[in-house]
Amino acid sequence: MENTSGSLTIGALADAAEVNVETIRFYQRKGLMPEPERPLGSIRRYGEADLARVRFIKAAQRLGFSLDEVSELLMLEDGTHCDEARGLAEHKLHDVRQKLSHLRRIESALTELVDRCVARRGRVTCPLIASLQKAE
Amino acid sequence: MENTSGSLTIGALADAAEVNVETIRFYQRKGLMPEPERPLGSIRRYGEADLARVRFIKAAQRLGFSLDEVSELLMLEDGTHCDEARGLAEHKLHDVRQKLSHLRRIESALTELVDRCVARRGRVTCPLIASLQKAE
DNA sequence: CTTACTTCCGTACTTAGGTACGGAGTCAAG
DNA sequence: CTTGACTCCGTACCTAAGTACGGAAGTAAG
Repeated sequence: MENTSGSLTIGALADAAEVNVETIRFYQRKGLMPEPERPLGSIRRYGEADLARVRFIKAAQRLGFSLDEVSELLMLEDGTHCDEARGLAEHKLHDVRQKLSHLRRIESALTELVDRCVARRGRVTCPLIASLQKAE
Repeated sequence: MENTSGSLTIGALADAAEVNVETIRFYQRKGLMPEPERPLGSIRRYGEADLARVRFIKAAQRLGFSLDEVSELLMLEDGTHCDEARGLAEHKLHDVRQKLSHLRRIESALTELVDRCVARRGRVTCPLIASLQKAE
């Protein structure tokens, strides 16, 4: 069924997945990817399943998951543990929303400071610098 | 005028600024803080100016500035270079807005996936996992 | 004056996600 | 059958912002 033992060298796999060869090897060391058997005195070959796995990892990273979290997602790869997967996603969503609110606070503080710098007319000290200097 | 040579030991300074002693030393190595002279055979003493400087650094960090950027801000400490300071803030604001839009895209993707997992009725495969598996 | 806490100083370690290096072995083309 | 590219493997390096460690020296309290 699964054509795991394909015809790709590690370089071809890396090219196909648009990652560095070293990245593949790094994922193997991390346990995110299996290392295919090495035929005696020869080099390893990779298949479609390996390519799919690298793409899975990269897709999960684009959603903000760390490699440790990707490991957990990979354990649910068969699709039959939707509740767990959803739990991970909800947790990540929570993280993302916290980061968003943190960044929004920074955005509004910076916006206000920039505005005050623009509006500064003849004032001696820069409002931005002054704001960093004032205690607490 | 400036009471630089105060009475604080590094530990007292760190406590007052609510940072670790090692953090002070780290800032000194980075050139963000001066190292006060060490009276022969004695320990260094710190003053209000040093405390103000640590607080400046921490305030700038809260606005999202990296330590390298804080160095630049510190060079404008006298408040007479408002345009440069504003430039740094505008640049940072741009960074922050990029991060925000990136996170908002992630938020909406995750929200949709979680919703699809919730709405999944009897479907065998988890929509989240399926989404990570589907090519590109 | 001793004891216990700090300071000093250099160096190494931490996290996350890789990237780079170097020597030895393998593979494919000419 | 040689040459050049690629693989293998372990290890070191990278960024950022610190944190930890350990021995020697200073300091404060009793």
